[in-house]
Amino acid sequence: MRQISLETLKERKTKVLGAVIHHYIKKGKPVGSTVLIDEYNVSLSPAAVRNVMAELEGEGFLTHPHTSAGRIPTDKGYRSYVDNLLKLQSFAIEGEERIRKEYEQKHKEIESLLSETSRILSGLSQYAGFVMAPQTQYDEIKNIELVQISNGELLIVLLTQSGVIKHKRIEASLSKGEIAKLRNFLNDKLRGVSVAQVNKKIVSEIKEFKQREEDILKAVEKISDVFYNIQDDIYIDGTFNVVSLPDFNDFEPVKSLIKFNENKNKFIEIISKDFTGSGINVKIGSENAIAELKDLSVITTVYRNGSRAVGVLGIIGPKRMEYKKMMYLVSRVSEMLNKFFKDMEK
Amino acid sequence: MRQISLETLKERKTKVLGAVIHHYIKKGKPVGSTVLIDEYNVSLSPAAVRNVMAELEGEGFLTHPHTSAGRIPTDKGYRSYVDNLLKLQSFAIEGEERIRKEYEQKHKEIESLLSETSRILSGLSQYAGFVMAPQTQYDEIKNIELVQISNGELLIVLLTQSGVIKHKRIEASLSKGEIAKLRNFLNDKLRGVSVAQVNKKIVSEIKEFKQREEDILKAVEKISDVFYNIQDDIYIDGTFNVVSLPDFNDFEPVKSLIKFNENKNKFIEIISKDFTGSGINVKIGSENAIAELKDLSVITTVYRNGSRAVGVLGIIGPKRMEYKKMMYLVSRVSEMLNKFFKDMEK
DNA sequence: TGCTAGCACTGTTATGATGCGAGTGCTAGA
DNA sequence: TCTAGCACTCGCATCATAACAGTGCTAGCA
Repeated sequence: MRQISLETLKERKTKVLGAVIHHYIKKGKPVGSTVLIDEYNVSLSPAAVRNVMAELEGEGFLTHPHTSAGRIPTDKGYRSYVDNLLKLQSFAIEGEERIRKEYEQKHKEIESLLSETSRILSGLSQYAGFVMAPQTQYDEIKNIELVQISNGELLIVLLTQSGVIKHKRIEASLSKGEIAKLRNFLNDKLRGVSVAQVNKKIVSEIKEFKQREEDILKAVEKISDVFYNIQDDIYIDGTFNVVSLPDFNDFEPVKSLIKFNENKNKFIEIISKDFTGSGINVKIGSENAIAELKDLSVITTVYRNGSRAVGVLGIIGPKRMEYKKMMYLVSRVSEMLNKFFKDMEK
Repeated sequence: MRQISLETLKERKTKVLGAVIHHYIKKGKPVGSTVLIDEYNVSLSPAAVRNVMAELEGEGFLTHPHTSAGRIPTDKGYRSYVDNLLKLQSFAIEGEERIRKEYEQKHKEIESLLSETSRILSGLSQYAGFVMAPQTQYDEIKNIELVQISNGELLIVLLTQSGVIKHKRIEASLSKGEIAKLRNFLNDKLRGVSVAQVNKKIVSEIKEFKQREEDILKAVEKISDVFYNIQDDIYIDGTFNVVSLPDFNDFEPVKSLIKFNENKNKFIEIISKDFTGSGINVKIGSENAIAELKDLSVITTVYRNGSRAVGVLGIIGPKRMEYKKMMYLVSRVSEMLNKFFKDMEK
């Protein structure tokens, strides 16, 4: 009587599920019962393994493409697999030293650094990597410059605390003196204020200008509008890697990626939803907010400027990816970026 | 004795070639001898048509995928077809009025206008559209602004005559007074000078600073470097259209397009080669400078700021495209952009 | 009761035979 | 010099077949 405790039964299930997923990630082909016995020292007969698999399928963790095929994980299966990766395991990252050096170069343009970061993410993962620029709305204003570019036009240049530079033209007919006055006003009142609060702040301070300085008031209003409508950038690299993955012979599943490269705003919208929470965020297939990503997995995490989370970065790849490794990688790269911002302070 | 003059023989050949290409462009399937008789009032027997086709094949204008298939054009065939489109035929452009209005909005940021132009090109052609920003190197400097963004850092903002704005940071420790002096110097000496000539111009004028103003001299040198290394932007839209064309079931042929979206510099390099010459430039398949574009055709033309050609725009699509229509479309859009620059002057 | 051995079953994949259709190339004749 | 006619070739779809992988089920064993 080989009575086996419930505990062991559950353990066995987990082991089989883990082995199936692990093997499927490696090989990309449905996993049969015998492989597990041969390669994952499951000490059971094929028939018994099949029973366990059938149970797991009943519970929604596995499925199989057709009767006589092995099992493949469902999104729920992957999810439980990922949830069981208790602690972040560390891996050797190829060229880590070289990469770290990239981040240690002082006075690098933030834009090129972020774009390079997306390239690093893509290069290390061999999937697509992306970085959202520090959210301008919650960034603090460091400097505002006004440049007259023609009689009726003014160029506004905004520098934020995170180092992002944005510029935009507005129509405004102001004299040199008025421009200087406006520049002083803006820098005085807005330095250290977050972009999102510009309007509020301006309204409360605007009484400084008299009624007859109508032109300046108009310009202030336009500038306030500009600040309200600033678009953040996003850097994506390596979509090509994903598109040419053998997993996707038809490219319906990766359509979304090609589109993101053309319509980054949509991508920003989606990724912004992962802005909450700390730690590594994993969205598997249908867990993603939009249906177009249902055949892909997205791993994100935030990066910080000091204590404040300012942006999101991550990778996009097939559901069949080495989650452990990829999660570590995303976390590692975000740390490097955090350190960059910390060093920038000095 | 139905003697036919050589002239007529040649005419017939041209007619057959034209009909084959026209039909292939429409249907995308190899063209057989009878279709031409039925649909292109070629008054010959199938056998005679076949003879002509065989000759055309011998001369390299046509080919056929296998013995029992109809003919398809070679690149040389397309080329001769395009060369015979003597004059630009005009077509109705959907929504032309609405598009024209886009260009008439004054004070639009040049960046967004160019990006919109690439979208227009792609929308009208249903292929990929692109626009190279006005070449900064040959653009004239209109304004240079210097903004101190921290103790050791200076932001340089460049506005060119075409309306392009570029900014870049450099390291420089200068006092307020020195910055003002430098700003005046740069604007005085460089206004109206092309970016490419900045270095030369600066060298000849730099004696204005004395030896002890070493910091300024250093900054000038760095600024000169910056100007030398400015990267132009390129706007691409609609790669997705081309990728999902039924012509390409395997996406080897369109790999390059996906890559261009990630590595725009390479694209700029290629397109810049079409900068010469006026008129509409058509590169068919292997005529393209790089092998990756061998299954695509590229139609480009320059656009002008006043009398000076400043940039290139165009479309990329399959070799099997309606060249007449596409050429007209590219030419039309470039004209609108020309007009935009003309209006900007006022 | 839980596991195992054995076996029938099912769906996939590769292969080859077959026939049809499209369109050619060639030849004889007007 | 053109045309009618015909044999020929190739591609493609359909079908049957067989090999194969891996399952689900059942009977029997500890």
